[in-house]
Amino acid sequence: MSKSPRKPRSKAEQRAETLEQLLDAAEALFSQHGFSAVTIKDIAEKVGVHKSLVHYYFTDKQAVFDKVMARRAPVTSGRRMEALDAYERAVDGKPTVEGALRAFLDTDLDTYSTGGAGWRNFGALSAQINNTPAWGAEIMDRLYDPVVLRLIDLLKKAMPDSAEEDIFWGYHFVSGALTLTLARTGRIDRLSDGLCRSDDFEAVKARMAEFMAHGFIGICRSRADARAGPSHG
Amino acid sequence: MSKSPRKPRSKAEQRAETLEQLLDAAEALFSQHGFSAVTIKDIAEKVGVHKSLVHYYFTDKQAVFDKVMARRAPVTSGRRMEALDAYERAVDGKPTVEGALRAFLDTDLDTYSTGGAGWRNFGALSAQINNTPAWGAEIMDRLYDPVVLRLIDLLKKAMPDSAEEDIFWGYHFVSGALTLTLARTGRIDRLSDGLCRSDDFEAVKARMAEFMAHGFIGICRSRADARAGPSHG
DNA sequence: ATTATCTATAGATCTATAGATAATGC
DNA sequence: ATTATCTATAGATCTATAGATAATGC
Repeated sequence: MSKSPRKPRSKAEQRAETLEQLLDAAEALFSQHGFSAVTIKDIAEKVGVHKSLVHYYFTDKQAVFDKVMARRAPVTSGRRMEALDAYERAVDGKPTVEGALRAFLDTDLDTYSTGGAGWRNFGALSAQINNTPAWGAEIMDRLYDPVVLRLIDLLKKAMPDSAEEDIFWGYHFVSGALTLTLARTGRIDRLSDGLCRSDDFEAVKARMAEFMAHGFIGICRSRADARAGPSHG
Repeated sequence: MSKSPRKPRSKAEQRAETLEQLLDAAEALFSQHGFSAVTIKDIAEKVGVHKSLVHYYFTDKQAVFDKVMARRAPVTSGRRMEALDAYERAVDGKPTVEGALRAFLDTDLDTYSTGGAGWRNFGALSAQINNTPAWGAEIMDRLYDPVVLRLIDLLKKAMPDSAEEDIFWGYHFVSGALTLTLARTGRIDRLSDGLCRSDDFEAVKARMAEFMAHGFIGICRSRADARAGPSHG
């Protein structure tokens, strides 16, 4: 008699379930094809409801997109913020570059690695947004500025002699590398003939913070030397 | 009497000029809004011709996109390939990590830095493509595999003791950082409160190859040590 | 009695094509 | 005589809304 395995009992439950299914579907479709390529009909059909139901829950497609972002961004931001706070307490206010990067990067890679398909889709979507000049940067600003500035604060403490620009540019490199990781395009798989897999977040975690820490320390030292004059080399 | 400053004389010239204007317009629009958000009408109107003229020169929107990519990708690929070849000859087959990265990265940053608006738009478009799982990676494979594998070949020569996976993952980080640079989103500008500007390719050039070289050498050494056994540390 | 979902449809937009007009080419 | 450009339009698709139906809530 009951078609679905378990019919939601209360209306509140039904509402919440449909909303989440619509957001999951939108997240998956946006992450694969980009915002503009996805229609409201696509989203509704993926869930198996009529397209007008999307308009019942959301005013328009932009509102769906905003909710998709608002659902997970605070979670990853919050976790990283906590990890950075905990790290600074643990080292008694004396962070290292690699330690700060680990708190920031490894925490995030864990979230995306163990969070299931929804988180992986959200990661791929974030990668596209972060590389879209028209509106991407503003969204990233709004969602992630506090946690990024918190990381940069720790990096400054770890490298007190370095120039601020060098730290910001180093973060820019870190951000780009993390972004491409979250995109999981499969390119590294084919380039390396299967040796590396772009969905292997553990492999990235095993290398990224250390790689970037060497980069930060390398350029900050060499550029500090350059500022001090070549005779000191 | 003559509305336009200079009417193209021959039909061949007229054809070439309109084609290039359409590709320029498409490149700019795609780079700002993404493939799907741009209509054929948008492209035509930006040039000031009727939308059906786009169908006269191209079969469909996909064909316009393919031509946009085909116009510049071989140029950057070729320049970098030549730079890598010249570098290897200059160092007599004994490359350094930073040297190889400079030939690859600095050559490319020069292209985008001095190439004008068209190249900058193409760079921003490439950034979006490289972060689009659905179809981005295949395009990058087709357009850039040879030059990337050439770089990786030099990196292997520069770090003969390192594991292949470490080099591929290192390249993945480099690629992500370069990609976000080409996107020119303005995010680093706001994060750093104007200290850095995301369109300052010279600032990136001054730091990137060195930063990444330290990263490569750092992880390849520490991971080689780990493979040799902790007692050798 | 309220809320979730669907039906029907208007209006806008987009792609693509057929055919007309205006320009260059011999 | 050929090629570049425009006009007109068919057909598809997409968003958004009004109103009907079916389910839960007291």
